[in-house]
Amino acid sequence: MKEHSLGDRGAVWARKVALACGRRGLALTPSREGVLEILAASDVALGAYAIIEALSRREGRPIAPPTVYRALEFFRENGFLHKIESRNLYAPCDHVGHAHDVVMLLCETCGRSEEAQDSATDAAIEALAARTGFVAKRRMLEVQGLCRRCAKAA
Amino acid sequence: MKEHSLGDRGAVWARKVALACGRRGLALTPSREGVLEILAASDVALGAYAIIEALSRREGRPIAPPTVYRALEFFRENGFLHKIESRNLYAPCDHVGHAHDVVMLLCETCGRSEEAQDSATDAAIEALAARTGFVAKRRMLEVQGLCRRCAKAA
DNA sequence: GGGGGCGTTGTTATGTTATAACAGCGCATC
DNA sequence: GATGCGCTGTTATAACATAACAACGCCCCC
Repeated sequence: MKEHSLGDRGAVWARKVALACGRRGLALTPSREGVLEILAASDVALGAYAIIEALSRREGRPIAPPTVYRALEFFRENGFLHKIESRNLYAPCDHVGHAHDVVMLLCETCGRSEEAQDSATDAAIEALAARTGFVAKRRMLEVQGLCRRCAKAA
Repeated sequence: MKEHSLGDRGAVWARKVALACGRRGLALTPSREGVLEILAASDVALGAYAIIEALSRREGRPIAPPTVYRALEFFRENGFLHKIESRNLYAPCDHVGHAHDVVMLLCETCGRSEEAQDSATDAAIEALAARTGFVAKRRMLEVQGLCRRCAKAA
């Protein structure tokens, strides 16, 4: 069995994003790339200001918030990045370019987030909305608990 | 058919909360009651600073943020209030005292929020978590879209 | 009645997250 | 060579939330 280091996941993501940008004619500019690589290098979701600090170190000069927020907005708009609303953190989207809603599983012990998709959940929410006459457009579903590994350890 | 004004819902909520506090021996102090009534009087979810301003007007003196945040925390701890994480707003909990997780339906046109409970959704999320070995504790599910009324109007 | 603990409040200050507004640049196009 | 467009830089500020500490009232118990 090949072992994947934690870093791999991020590196794979960064490559996918770069490819998707190329394919779609989106400008992966230097500031955007900086943010991309910082996110890719982290094994946990990051706050905007953590990214700002990391980018400032990387560039050797202070980077102002709007620069990073713009990059984050760009990635989110294009389906490359999730915002974890309940914690104000930003996490790579594992399913780059598929814009559908996901389930974020947040481990309260190790701080890692996992992304899942589940048609049964989608269907249940859809049905609920339909039943009440609500027209659902987007949704945020974040589950807090213990990831498999931390649950075992406890 | 009796017509319920929008205000009724809030008034009912406030009464339920007061009763529940009585039953459980929780102190519904003046600052808490102030926050309660401000929330009850609004037909949309409010931000913390909107509440701070309203309370300051009501009291005729400036109220500092911690006062209001403490009251909000108190209501949330006891299952009386929801925080809408994706918008930083606070909304009365329609099912006072039942601590279970709900679905928040957020209308992007009129700004109103509705609360729903759905065992099928609960089950789907539970099943998903179980399948991935994740131990779910709490969850946040917010759906953005159009409420029945605004959907009709559009 | 004195003393201690507890929950609540007031106050000051600060931390954290996010955006508005405007100027300028590079590049493509006409 | 003007115009438009997307991106960046910069300054300032808005919006959201908490830390830390002092003081008060209350209950309980000795």
